Amino acid sequence: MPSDKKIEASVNEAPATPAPKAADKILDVARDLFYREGIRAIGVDEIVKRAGVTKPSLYRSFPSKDELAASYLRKYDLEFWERFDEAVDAHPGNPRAQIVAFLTRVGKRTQKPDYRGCGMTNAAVEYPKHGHPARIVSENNKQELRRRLRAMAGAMGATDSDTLGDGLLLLIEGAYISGQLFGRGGPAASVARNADLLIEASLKK
Amino acid sequence: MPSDKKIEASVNEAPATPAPKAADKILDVARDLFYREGIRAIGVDEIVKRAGVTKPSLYRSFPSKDELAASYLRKYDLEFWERFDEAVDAHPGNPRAQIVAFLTRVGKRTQKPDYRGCGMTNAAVEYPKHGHPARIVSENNKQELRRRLRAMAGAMGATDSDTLGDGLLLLIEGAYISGQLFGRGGPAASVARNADLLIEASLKK
DNA sequence: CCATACATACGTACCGGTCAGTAACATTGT
DNA sequence: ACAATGTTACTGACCGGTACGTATGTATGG
Repeated sequence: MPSDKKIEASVNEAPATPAPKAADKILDVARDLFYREGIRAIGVDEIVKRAGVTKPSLYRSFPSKDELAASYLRKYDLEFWERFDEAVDAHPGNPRAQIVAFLTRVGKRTQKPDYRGCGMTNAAVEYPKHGHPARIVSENNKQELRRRLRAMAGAMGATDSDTLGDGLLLLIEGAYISGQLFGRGGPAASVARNADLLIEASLKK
Repeated sequence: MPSDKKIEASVNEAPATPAPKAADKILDVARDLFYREGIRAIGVDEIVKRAGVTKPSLYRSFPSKDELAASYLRKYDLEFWERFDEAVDAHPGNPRAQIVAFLTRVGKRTQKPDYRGCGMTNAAVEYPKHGHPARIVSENNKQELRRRLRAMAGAMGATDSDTLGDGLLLLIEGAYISGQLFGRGGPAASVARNADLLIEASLKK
């Protein structure tokens, strides 16, 4: 039955789509370079060179560099929630332990020598204008994170769960940024401990 | 013998503006554009066009675009410490009130519609490589801020003053970033309250 | 009193390189 | 055959940066 519709070679959606090989290599290289150096700092020529492909191949799989950046962030988004849910699953029914576990890992990652912060956050800084494809992905990720943190703060029994959730978000974003600003020995190393203090101070007595 | 040639206000020993100096106009425009759009996003042509000067004028006053960016940040640095010291001077001998006052103002600023975060932080994100002129200014500013926050945490009588100082820094950086990510109604609005909670939880009992 | 000379400040026009993106065609594997 | 990829060459815009000529004020010397 030839009734199957022609599927656009879009890597952006539909995880079931059998993506061409070149597109994968491009996205892998883009992920690495965009994260380490920044999106604006990396040109498409650099990407295709390192991926061992050619420019037309890039533009067959991605409509533009901006969309490639958005695809990079969508991939980043998936991996982020994987890490987040790992911490959550490690402490079922204990949101406080979930948060502390997640932040302990974040704090450790920020101490690695080539730590470059959160790809989402960095992209939003690079593209301050609303509506940019990359920024949209970033904003959605952060809004979802805020939603979940507030919900977890509520589950902890905080006096003001929205304030605590937002406070945790501030600490997390601060850790991302401070991690890349100060490097080893920076303030980000204390994020889990500070979060625990803030939680303690926010619980109903 | 009246010369009909119009002579521009020959007396420029005026109290406020001594000269329509090209370098000043350039730095003013650069400051505005770099902060709002990002450094990498703005070309030197755009700067000189908006400043009403020409490119050679820029390069007579600044050796390179990177150095112009560094100059912008040095100016930013001065204004930052002005704001910081305003909060400090408003509450002599009371570091906790100083911090809360400063963060109250930061929280308010983050709610303004065109808020774009901290120019220092943004520049460090845009230039992750160590040694970049702009990044050096940014790193120095942040290290000094950390030093002062830790000192203030000590003056408050915190159990672990370094941890509290770093926690405050995390909240501040988180507010900068969240301010530009979420806009009005974002988590940054609660930075002062969260800082106060964290301080309360960190004091010797 | 005027002319020359110099320093300062600015503009015109241009450089080579890189940017994102594309057209037309050849090659490969199934 | 067909679809994915590679090859080559190109575009127009923009990038940071510069060589070089021009205006103007001032100080000096005749």
